[in-house]
Amino acid sequence: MPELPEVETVRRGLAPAMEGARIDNVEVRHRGLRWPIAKDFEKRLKGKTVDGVGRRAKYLLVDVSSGDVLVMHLGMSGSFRVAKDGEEGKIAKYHHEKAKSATHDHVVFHMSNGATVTFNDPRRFGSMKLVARAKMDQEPLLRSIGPEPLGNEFDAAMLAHACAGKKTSLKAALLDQRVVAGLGNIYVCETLFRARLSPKRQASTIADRKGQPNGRAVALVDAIKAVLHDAIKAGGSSLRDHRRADGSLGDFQHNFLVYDREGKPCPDGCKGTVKRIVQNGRSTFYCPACQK
DNA sequence: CCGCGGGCCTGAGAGC
DNA sequence: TGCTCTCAGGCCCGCG
Repeated sequence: MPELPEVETVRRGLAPAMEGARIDNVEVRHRGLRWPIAKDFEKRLKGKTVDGVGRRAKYLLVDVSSGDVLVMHLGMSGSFRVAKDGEEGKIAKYHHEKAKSATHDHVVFHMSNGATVTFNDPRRFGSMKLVARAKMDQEPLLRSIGPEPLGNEFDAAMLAHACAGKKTSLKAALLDQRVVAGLGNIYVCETLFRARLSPKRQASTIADRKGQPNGRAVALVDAIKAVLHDAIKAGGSSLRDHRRADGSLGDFQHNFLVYDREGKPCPDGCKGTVKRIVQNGRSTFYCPACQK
């Protein structure tokens, strides 16, 4: 489900409920996520204080006082829900309204400030893993991830360098977390439209023969930063599962220009029509008339 | 090393 | 109503 803007929205919702608070109890109701949750998971977290809630790419990183980092991924359908003291009933009611949703509440953190943080994930593609902070730089899940697109270091030169020599499509390259961190299917489609670049274009064509960025690389970087900023400001996109930690919906899905808009007129006004194609097994939405 | 396809899961929606 | 089929915001792994 979640791409960088949704994960960042979740991070901002978790931080006030967790930072500075102690984890009084952890309930693991279903260990079978993407990988089984380790047997010592609860023991290593119980009684520890949360020093901070961060994000790297689409991973949430919870620093705890023991020196561990709780590395969490939302997969396709993961979400978090925060309830303050005495709101359990409201959560139950919420889940009742959402039918069987509570059956997918796999992990619950009970915080010393009275907050309850619940991880829900119907498809169970999400994951949770404890990693010693000192070993984070060798963590396989994070080691080969590329630059954070909203960081100041991320620029056209960096993107061009990563794409230079790539025979694959621009769409596939931008989805590759080694090239740039945090983009997924929606925001890649939206980015390519904003930059007016075809998803089918060979990735290497944003760099010259020496790997230096051209105008296309500059346009792409501008589009990536803009679309992510806009989406974060809107609280992410809510298609099915994504919600802010307080339960409210994100709004960015109303601002999609091409994603899931097959057959609609091109928002550029170019008289073209948004088309859906399949690349590497995933839907791509774009305007063949103005994305070149 | 690179790129691709399979597989992991459940649920929603379309079509019959 | 209910069945079957397709598709879904991700990513690890094994293959060629």
